[in-house]
Amino acid sequence: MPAKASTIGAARTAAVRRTRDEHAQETAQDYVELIAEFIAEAGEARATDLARRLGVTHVTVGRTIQRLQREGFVTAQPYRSIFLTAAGRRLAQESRRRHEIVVAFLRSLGISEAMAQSDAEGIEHHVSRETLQAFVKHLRKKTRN
Amino acid sequence: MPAKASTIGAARTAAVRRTRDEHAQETAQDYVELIAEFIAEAGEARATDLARRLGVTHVTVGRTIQRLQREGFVTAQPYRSIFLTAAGRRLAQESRRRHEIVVAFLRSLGISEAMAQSDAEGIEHHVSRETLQAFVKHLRKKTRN
DNA sequence: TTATAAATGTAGCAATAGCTACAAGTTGAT
DNA sequence: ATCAACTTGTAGCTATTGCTACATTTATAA
Repeated sequence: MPAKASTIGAARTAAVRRTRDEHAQETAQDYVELIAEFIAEAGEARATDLARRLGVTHVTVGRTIQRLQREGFVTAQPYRSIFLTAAGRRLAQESRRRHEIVVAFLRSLGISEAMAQSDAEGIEHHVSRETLQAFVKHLRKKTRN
Repeated sequence: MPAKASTIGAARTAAVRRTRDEHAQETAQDYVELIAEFIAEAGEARATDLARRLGVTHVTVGRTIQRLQREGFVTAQPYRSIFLTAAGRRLAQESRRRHEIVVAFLRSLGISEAMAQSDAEGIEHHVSRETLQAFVKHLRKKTRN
């Protein structure tokens, strides 16, 4: 098989081309999801708490919040806590749903809760609609029995 | 519920802290895997082919190859094609095995080949040993029937 | 009220990963 | 041998995401 270049790793191209934007989008999802959790459970989302949770400095959080604000997912004022916009809440909800499906799916394979949570963090951003749907179907089948 | 910060998203911390190194590692895996494919199928791995396949310019490839060389995964000389070191071959093989398991697993859920390949590209880098093991077990069960 | 601690902001550095534009080397055909 | 096409290298720009160090604001306690 002489192997035309065009036959090698074709499916990979598109995925990697988008690397940068994708990564920014992943970050956005992680942030809004976490902000939503903080607001729901603690009443407010503060930069320091996000930083502690994400394992980065408050500086990194501050800059990311600026970007999210620029992109319309959050609102923020100096020295005040962070709020989600309607778009931010929507994104947070989608992300959360996706996250929960992935976790439940991994749990259904016998993965421990902690590992499922940890793996889901990485995986959830790379699951297509089709695959997520397959996860749901698999879960339904399991539940039915 | 006053919601201690410490109870929110704890599993996420470690995963995100490593973001940068992780991403570099993912890139390394993608590159060595692709280089191995080119060498196996076309006899040599040239920067231009990698660039075309990855959807980036040759400049980006050139710099990444420098890094991989620095990290001991490849050898390269000016205007020559790229070779894997022993470490590079090892990494490529591991990555390929992991990739194939993820693809087979997704296929077993009824995902189309193309989508399985595409999703696997993103997912394979975020699957823990435990989860990969669960995938294998699931595949064995399916096969057995 | 005032001093101190905690939180947030700002300045500026590094590495990675993109890009365009241009320079230089390699290869193949005539 | 030379010219043209292709490939690779270099320079220099942007953006993201880390960091430390230091400044400022807010909140709390004495």
